[in-house]
Amino acid sequence: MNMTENVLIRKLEGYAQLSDDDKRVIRELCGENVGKVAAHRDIIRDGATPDHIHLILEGWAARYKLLPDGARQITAFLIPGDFCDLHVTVLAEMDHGIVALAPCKVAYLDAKVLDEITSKHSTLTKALWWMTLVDEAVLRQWVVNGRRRAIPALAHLLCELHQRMKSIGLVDDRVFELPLTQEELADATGMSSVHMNRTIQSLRERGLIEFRMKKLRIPDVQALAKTGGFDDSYLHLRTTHRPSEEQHLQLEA
Amino acid sequence: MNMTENVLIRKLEGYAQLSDDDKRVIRELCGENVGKVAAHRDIIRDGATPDHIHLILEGWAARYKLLPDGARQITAFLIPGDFCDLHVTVLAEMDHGIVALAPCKVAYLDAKVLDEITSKHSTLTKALWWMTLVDEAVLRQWVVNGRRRAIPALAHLLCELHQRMKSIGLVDDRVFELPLTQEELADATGMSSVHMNRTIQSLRERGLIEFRMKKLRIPDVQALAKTGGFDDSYLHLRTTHRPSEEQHLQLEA
DNA sequence: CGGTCCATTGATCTGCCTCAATTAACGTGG
DNA sequence: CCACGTTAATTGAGGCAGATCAATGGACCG
Repeated sequence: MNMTENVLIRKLEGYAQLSDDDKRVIRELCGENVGKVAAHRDIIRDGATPDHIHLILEGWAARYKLLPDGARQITAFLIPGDFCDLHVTVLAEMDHGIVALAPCKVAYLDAKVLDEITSKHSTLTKALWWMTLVDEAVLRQWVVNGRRRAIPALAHLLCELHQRMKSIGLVDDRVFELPLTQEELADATGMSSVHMNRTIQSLRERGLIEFRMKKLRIPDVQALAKTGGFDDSYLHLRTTHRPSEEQHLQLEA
Repeated sequence: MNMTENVLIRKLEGYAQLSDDDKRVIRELCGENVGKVAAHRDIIRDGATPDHIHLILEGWAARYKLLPDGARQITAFLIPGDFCDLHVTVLAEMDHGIVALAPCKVAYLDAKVLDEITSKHSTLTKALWWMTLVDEAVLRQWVVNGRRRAIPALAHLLCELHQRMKSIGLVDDRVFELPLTQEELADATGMSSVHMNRTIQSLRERGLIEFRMKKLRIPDVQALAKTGGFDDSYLHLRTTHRPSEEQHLQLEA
């Protein structure tokens, strides 16, 4: 995988074969207006009506909702290549907030350009739709995951993050950046930070993960997947269903 | 609300102002190929690659996933006007199953027609996208709901179903058909059927719901919403943000 | 060197699960 | 119209995963 290439292109190529023209459109789009957001700052507030589309280029962010009692539920982790609000032209208000968990580089895209894409670039349009549908599939999996016991639930979440980071080329020899606190992981899985701590320790003791210095190492992905009952088919990656092509891509990388 | 009108049109009008041409397209689409599915039968199996799009015209269905231990997690309830698999042209395989919970009338739509719509009917395209995004917003809310205590979680779910049924004109004087067993409600909220029973009883005793003969009556919607911490803005209905228009629609009904 | 954030550990408490019956509702055939 | 089988609703009792409360230890930092 060409790591100097735009991360959104890397991501979309996990699904579609993009033409040079498609790639050019994306590169232009992402380069125009880029900003930085510090960790723990809101990228978009709940109830806001953003006037442009936010795309994460670097860093980690999270969708979240606040419960009446003040607790925070994270409903998605956003990594490079993920859109915050692809839907601005359709839905008026944000029904949740988005916060940077680590320092983020964010591209601000003109919403009008989206209309142009959907009318002129059918492959790209389909690829964007694919992203939305995968986000939905991930969410469905999170609903399921919320009902599992702490250990398989965490194992599953980490497998998902590993696979998604891998699909954009950010996993190096089973290690990837995971700049999340245990409390943030707890807010995502719906458990207390105390129990998240004990759950992490449990996975550590079993030799399934190594997690320190904001880096996660998964010595045996298969083993962790088994513990979490993880099957990546819901992520609908090309590589999921075409092992031969996956090897091909790995040779290129 | 014109109750003889196609249910999908009724639903989409909760979001967009459809032209007569838009409506004609939908009516033609829904009338061509219609079938029936008995309760407890799969409409689409997990892993299937449906060759046409399924639209619920009547009845109740559910998206579900099976956990490794055999438990069933319902991730969405489908009511008339809901699509089962609008995404067939983008995602190859179903990553979950869809089962009829009550006898269903289902329209089978030609997937090719969708491409035609997206290229020729921009309002309709946007409306379909809106549906997808609302489905996603509902899913996000389910993730949140999964972390709440049983009573507010159930109250919230019932408020959601009430609002969605109302938006397609299927609520009559605070009563609507809810042909679900307590076990099915339990599979949706992730609790045991035993505890679902006790939770229902609790809401009954508080006078918040009346539930028998497959009909649910909510004497005081506000009160139930308060118990569930329910705010319908995540459903992104036109009426949510335009109370004056809502009155207008009610007068028409 | 004190302050802040995060990870860790211990002890207690509880909402919900599980197991186990019983009762009610419903459909079906005799 | 009733006997019976099946499915759904209800009730009771006991157990546990994970919440909550409360501290301590460690890392980083101005």
